[in-house]
Amino acid sequence: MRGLCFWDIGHSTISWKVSIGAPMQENAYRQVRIEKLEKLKAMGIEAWPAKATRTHGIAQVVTDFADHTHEQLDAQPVQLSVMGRILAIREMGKSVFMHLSENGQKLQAYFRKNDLDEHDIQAWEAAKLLDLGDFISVTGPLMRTKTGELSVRVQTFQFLSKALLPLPEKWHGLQDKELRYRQRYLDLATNPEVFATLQMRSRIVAGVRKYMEGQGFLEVETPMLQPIPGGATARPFVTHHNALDMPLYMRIAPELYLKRLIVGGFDKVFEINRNFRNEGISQRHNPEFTMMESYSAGDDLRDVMRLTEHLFEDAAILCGGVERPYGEQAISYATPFRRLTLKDAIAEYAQIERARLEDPAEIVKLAREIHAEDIDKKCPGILLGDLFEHHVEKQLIQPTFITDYPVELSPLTKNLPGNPAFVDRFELFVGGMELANAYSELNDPIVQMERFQAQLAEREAGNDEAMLLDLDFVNSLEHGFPPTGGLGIGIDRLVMLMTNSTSIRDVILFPLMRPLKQVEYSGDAVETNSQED
RNA sequence: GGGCCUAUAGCUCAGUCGGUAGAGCAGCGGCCUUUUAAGCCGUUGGUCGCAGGUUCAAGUCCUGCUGGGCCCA
Repeated sequence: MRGLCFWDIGHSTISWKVSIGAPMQENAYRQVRIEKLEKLKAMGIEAWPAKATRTHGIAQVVTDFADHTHEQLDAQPVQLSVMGRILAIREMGKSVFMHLSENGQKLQAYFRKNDLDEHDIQAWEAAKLLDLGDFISVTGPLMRTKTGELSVRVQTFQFLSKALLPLPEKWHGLQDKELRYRQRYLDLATNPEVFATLQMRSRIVAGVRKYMEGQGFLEVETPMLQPIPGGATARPFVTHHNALDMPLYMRIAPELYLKRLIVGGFDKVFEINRNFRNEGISQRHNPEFTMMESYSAGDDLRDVMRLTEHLFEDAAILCGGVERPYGEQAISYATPFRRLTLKDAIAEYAQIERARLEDPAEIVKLAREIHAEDIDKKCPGILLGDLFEHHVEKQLIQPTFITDYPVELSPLTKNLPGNPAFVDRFELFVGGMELANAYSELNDPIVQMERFQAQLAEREAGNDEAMLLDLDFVNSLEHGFPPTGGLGIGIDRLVMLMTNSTSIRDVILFPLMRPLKQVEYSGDAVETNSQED
C-alpha cells in the first residue's frame, strides 16, 4: 500500500477531534465530491491539470481596473483569464456569481448559461459541479455589475483542482484555535486577517533585511547545528550526527560564529534565522524563533542604539506609520527612544529609593519582598535582574532602552569603563516585552576566559543553562577582535507588535503543537505507529 | 509546575432544574439569467473528546485521562 497515514478515529484511548482535514475519513462531503469527480471524468474534463490558463493575477486586476467604469469596460472590452479558489457561490437560476480568491485578494466571476453555451455546450453542466474550495481559472471580459462590482463575465473556465473536502464556514471562518494552528492552510484560506498578518510578517522580514543592507551590513549564514551550543544562556535541543557519530546541538544563538567573522575581517555582518531553545511554550515563546543578529566592527553600544531605534521606526512606517496600535495602547516608534539604566528603571517603576539599590543587603531585602527564588544562592546583580523583571518589564509599553546591566547577567559583554560589576549592554522593551538585546562586545580574550570559567562554576553548581566553554571562540579572540557593537532582535515579537498580535503563535506560520497520535494505513490492517507510553 | 476555562453535526454555536440532541452556514433536491452572509420551499447529517462512576434516567453531576486556551510563578 502507499503508506498513507490518517488520523485514528477508532482507537479507544485516543482523543480525537474530528477534523475537516482528515483524509480518508468516512465523510459524506467527500463522497459527494468523488461522485462529481466521476461526472467530470465522464465529460472528459481533467480535474487536476498541470497548468492554469492565466493572463492576470487577481491583485493586478483589482488594482489596474479599480477606476474603470461600466461604460469604459463596455466601450473597450478587456479580455483576461484569472485563477483563484472559489470562496463563495451565489446561485441564481441560470446564472451564478462566485468569488475567486488569490493571494488574499478577491475578484467576482459571473457565470451566465447563455454566455457559456456560446463557447462550449457542456460547460454549464460542468459549472454545476463547482464547489467551494475548488481552484479554477475563468476567461472572459471584465465588467461591472449593477451594484458596481468588478467581475469577469465568464465565457470559458477551467478546473484547476477539485477540492474533495469542504472549507470551514464562510462567515466566521475557522475559529477553533487548535484547528487553526494544526491546519493553518484552512486558517489562511478562510480568515483574511490571518492571511494579512502572516503576509505582513514576510514583508517586515524583507524590510529588516533591506534596512540592514542599506546600513552596509552583509547577510551571512552560520551553523545551526553546533557541537558546542553557545552565545546565550538556554537549554539546547540535542541531536546526533550518524556518520561522525557525535552529538550535535540546534543552535541557541549564532553569536559566537558571527563574532568569528569579525575576527576574520568582515566589518558588518547580520543573520536572520531561527534559534532553538528547549524551553516552555507561551504567548511570547515558541521553541524555534527567529532572530536578526548583527555585529559591526568599530561601533559601541550608542551606535547600536541608533541602528536599533531606526530599524524599529522603519518597520513601523512600513506597516503604516510611526504610531502603531497594540492592544489598548498606541505605541510610538518615533526616534529617539527613551534610555534608562536598569537601577533607575527599578527605582522609578517600583517606587524604591534609588540609594537602596546600591546596597547589597537592601537588594536582598527587596528580593524577599517579591518572593524571588533561591535568594541565598544569587549575587546582588542577578537579584537586580529579578527585581527588574518583577516590577518594571511589563510596564515598559513605549520603546525603552534599559542599560547598565550587572556583569553576572552578561558573560559576553564589555564592562562599563572603570566598573567591573556592570557591563555596557542594553535591552529594548516595547509593549511589556523584551524585543532586542545588544552589547558592546567583550573583546578582551583574557577577561572572556575568566567569564567562561565563572559560567563553568555556575554549571558545576547545577545551573544547566550556564554557558559552555568554547575554546576555539576564545582562541579566535586572541587573534584580535576589534571593538564591536552586537545586536539581536526578536523578529517574531517585532511582528507581534507591528501586526497587533497578542500571541507569538499568531505570527508563526506553523507553531509547534503536540502531535495527535497517528496510525499507519496499510491495506486492511490498521496499526498504531505511535510510541506506547 | 499551580489555578481557571474549554471539547456537542463538515464549520460557527445553543442546549434551562438530570427526562426523546437543536439552530445558522455548508451539503443534497427543487424555484430563480446582475447576486453580495443573495432569497424562497423541502431535506440529509450526531461515538455530545476518551474511560469509568452516581442515577430509574447523564450532553448536563462526580473522578481520571487526552488535546487546546487563558492566568500565575
